[in-house]
Amino acid sequence: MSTAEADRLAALLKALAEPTRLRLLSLVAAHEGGEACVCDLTEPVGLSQPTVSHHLRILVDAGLLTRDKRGVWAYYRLVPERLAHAARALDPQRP
Amino acid sequence: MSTAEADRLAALLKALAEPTRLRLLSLVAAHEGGEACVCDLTEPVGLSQPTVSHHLRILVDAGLLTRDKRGVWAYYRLVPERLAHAARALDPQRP
DNA sequence: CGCATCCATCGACAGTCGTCAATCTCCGGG
DNA sequence: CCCGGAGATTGACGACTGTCGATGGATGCG
Repeated sequence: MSTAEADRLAALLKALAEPTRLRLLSLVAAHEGGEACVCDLTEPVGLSQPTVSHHLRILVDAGLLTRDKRGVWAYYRLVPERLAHAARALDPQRP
Repeated sequence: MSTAEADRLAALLKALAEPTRLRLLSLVAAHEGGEACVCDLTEPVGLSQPTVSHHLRILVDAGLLTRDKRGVWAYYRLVPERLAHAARALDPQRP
């Protein structure tokens, strides 16, 4: 594996290597309609709104979530292909 | 996903979310006989011996490498099932 | 036994990260 | 047009992390 490959994969995994962010991904995916806004997420994870926004931003920047602002609310949605990409990068044996 | 699950998976991913450690895993796996000692790894990654030992320890603690001390040398070997486990945890859809 | 070699550990230091309170921005309703 | 609420941004602070030089064990060789 080249250093460039390692850098890119590590950046993606770093976004995933945090318990709160894993829970946020799980919560968004499980939420009604497959999307959730910040106000749906602060209470389940038990953290302040700025902290949740911070984690969501990191997940969006990593391509793991999309952000769709409709009116006052921002709806987040999972990008399953991005997760599958990370999984394949870790274990290329599996199709 | 429960907080306990998130904690455990995050701990595993944290060991993987570092470019040097990804390269070390790749180097060990690609090395002759599927195993490598520290002196085989310091030069390719361009870091000091203590730093390489530090990263290897983290990978062993995460269950991604095994350490086998034979005489003066310590031989490290990949644990493919552990990588596969991480990949499946990220994308449970795959078999 | 004495010494060189391989590796782990320690101490220190700079940089990054997770968190919160405070503030700012933007939108919809009266 | 103003106000209230959703969410993003900022600043600050403690905790953790990657790195190195120096040191400490253990093992094999002469």
